[in-house]
Amino acid sequence: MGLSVRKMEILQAVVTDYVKTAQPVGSRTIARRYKMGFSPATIRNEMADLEEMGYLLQPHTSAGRIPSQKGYRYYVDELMPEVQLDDEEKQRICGIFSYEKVREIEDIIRQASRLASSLTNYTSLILGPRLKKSAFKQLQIMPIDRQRGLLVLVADTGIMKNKVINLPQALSQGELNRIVTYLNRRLEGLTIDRITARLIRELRRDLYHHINFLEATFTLLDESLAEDESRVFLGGTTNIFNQPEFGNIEKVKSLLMLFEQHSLLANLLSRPLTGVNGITIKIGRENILEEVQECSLVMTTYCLGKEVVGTIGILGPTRMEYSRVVAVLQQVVGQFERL
Amino acid sequence: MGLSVRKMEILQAVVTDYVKTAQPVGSRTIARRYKMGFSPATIRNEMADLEEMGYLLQPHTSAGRIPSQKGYRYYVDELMPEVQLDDEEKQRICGIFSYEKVREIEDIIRQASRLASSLTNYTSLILGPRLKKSAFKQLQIMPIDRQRGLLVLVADTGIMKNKVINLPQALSQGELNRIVTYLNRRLEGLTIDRITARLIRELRRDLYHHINFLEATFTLLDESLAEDESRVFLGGTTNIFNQPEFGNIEKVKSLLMLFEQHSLLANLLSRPLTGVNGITIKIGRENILEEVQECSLVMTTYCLGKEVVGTIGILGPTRMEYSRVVAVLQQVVGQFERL
DNA sequence: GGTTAGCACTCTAGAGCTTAGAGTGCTAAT
DNA sequence: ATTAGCACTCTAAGCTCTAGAGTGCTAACC
Repeated sequence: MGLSVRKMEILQAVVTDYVKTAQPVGSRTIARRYKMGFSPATIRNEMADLEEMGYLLQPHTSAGRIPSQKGYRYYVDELMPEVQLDDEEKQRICGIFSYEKVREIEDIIRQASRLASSLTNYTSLILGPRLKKSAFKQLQIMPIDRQRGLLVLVADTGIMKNKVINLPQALSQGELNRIVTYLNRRLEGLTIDRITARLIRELRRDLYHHINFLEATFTLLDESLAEDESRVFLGGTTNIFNQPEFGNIEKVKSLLMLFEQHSLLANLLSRPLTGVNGITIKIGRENILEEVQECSLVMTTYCLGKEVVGTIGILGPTRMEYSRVVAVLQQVVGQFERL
Repeated sequence: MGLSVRKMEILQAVVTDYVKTAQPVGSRTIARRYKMGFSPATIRNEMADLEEMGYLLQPHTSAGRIPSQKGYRYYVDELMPEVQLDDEEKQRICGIFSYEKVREIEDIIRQASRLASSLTNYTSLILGPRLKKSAFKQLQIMPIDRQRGLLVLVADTGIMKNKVINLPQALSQGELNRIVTYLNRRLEGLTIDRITARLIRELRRDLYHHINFLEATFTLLDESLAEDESRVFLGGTTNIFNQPEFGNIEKVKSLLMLFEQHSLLANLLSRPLTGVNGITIKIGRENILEEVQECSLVMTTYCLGKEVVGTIGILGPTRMEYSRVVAVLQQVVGQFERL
């Protein structure tokens, strides 16, 4: 399985060049552009080997080579250089996080998403932040008018949800306050995704007068949380379509339709992750969804407090600037988590 | 300027057929398919006249005719039949509004947008609801933790905004309550877009202790309102790309990029509207934005209470099923306003 | 042995040509 | 005023041809 040093150099050259030019790479190009000290003929032999081993592909007999999925995988695992962002880029990333302004997490995420896509020229996908994993901190109900109230839920990670709910007519302000106080005491510190099941069971006794109201409220919360699970922020959706591999309208359309189906995207991003540096790379058909089987997804999780609450990913063509994307992701997540 | 009845019939036939087939319409087709009782030759003569008058275009000498922008305009103003939606479609529209469930207006709008696009197979754009035109009803500040509070603003139209704000350390709960009570009394009934300017002036005296807090808060609200102005909900963005006029990738891209620029879209939708039945139709180059000059936009305003607070529009190719789109819009807005 | 020059071979993209088909405009007949 | 007939025009699609890029193989070279 080990490749000779020379084969590795050639594979690396092919990936580098193909990523840059989007054209199949010929032996002459490599000899000239990457001055390996061998003639094209030698390189041709090596390339023929690499093709046989499955690392390279030939679109047709008289074209140069392009990396296969296996080739990219090897590149990503073994050859990919570490890239440093330049100072200006680092500045831009720090910039959006350093504002001394109170903002909701969602806003920050939206901005991060936009930035990540503009720095890479690919499309960014951010999943979360998911409330489920956080611990309950505080709940309040604020009456809006006769029938409605605003329920606000705050988690220890700083995530905040609010939702309009129906207030039963019969409920007096005093009663409402008592319920809220009771709930706050009762729920403090619990993990959110445990609350509903447990609560409805236990609270049925204690608050049986208001059980209808409670059940309705928690059903609502539950729905809201479920929806929350598949909350995906997209940035730079058009970027990826500038890549030459999207010259075909059908591909554009199928990807666009995917972008509208957040639950599928969420699924794509919520696969268990275990990679070097916390970065996971899914290349081409390693992705489950058909629509992105000619794309690669570079992703990493992010934490708020100590809990992993979401994923941030960059989607580009398989012919992607992997090393740069990894650098951007690491920087963005690094800064984000310092909040 | 008056067209003979026969010319009108022919123009109508051309539009109808072209809308359906997306192919230039020939004289034979019209004679056969719309049995006008004249031979193709006669129709050819009339079509030549219509072309000279500017209602029709010929892509090239030996093709049939297609309607010009002027042709569509005449069709829309004079010839377009009134279309009834079938019962199932009406049901679908009523359906999303009739749920007896407390929902925020935004949710309803999101749904309406999705529905309108799926019923027409074009893209729907909804602007608003804009808070500005509504009257102030109630304001509350709910403390979240030491430094932050959630400011909730409710308008008489039922629109609700909330935003996290910084609370000054020095402010006690009691003081906060007093401020809120005072503000509520002071602002009741005022139109939202008048509040900020007036307030900061007048309140400076009354609440000079907390002026910093107030100014910060209102600046925030102001920003939030400005952002609100260009709040656009898109539905079925991919639909329009199924139209054959988007066979060209460049067009797809430029429209996609436009879809990401909500402020431009808001501008497109916020043109003053005065049309029959409240419906305004912008055809092709009648739209200001270059990106949609091969599209048509059918739109109408909607009210909450008595105030116009937003616009709903359907964007399709100029070759659009105008009459059907008008019917859908009327039905959707009609049902929406019954809330 | 590994490396390289040389050369015949293969394949694609693009240009140029050809043709069937659709539709026209005009003329002359009705 | 209407229509049949016909020559004419234009496009889209299929074909052929060619230049150019790149290969694989063989034989020579170090």
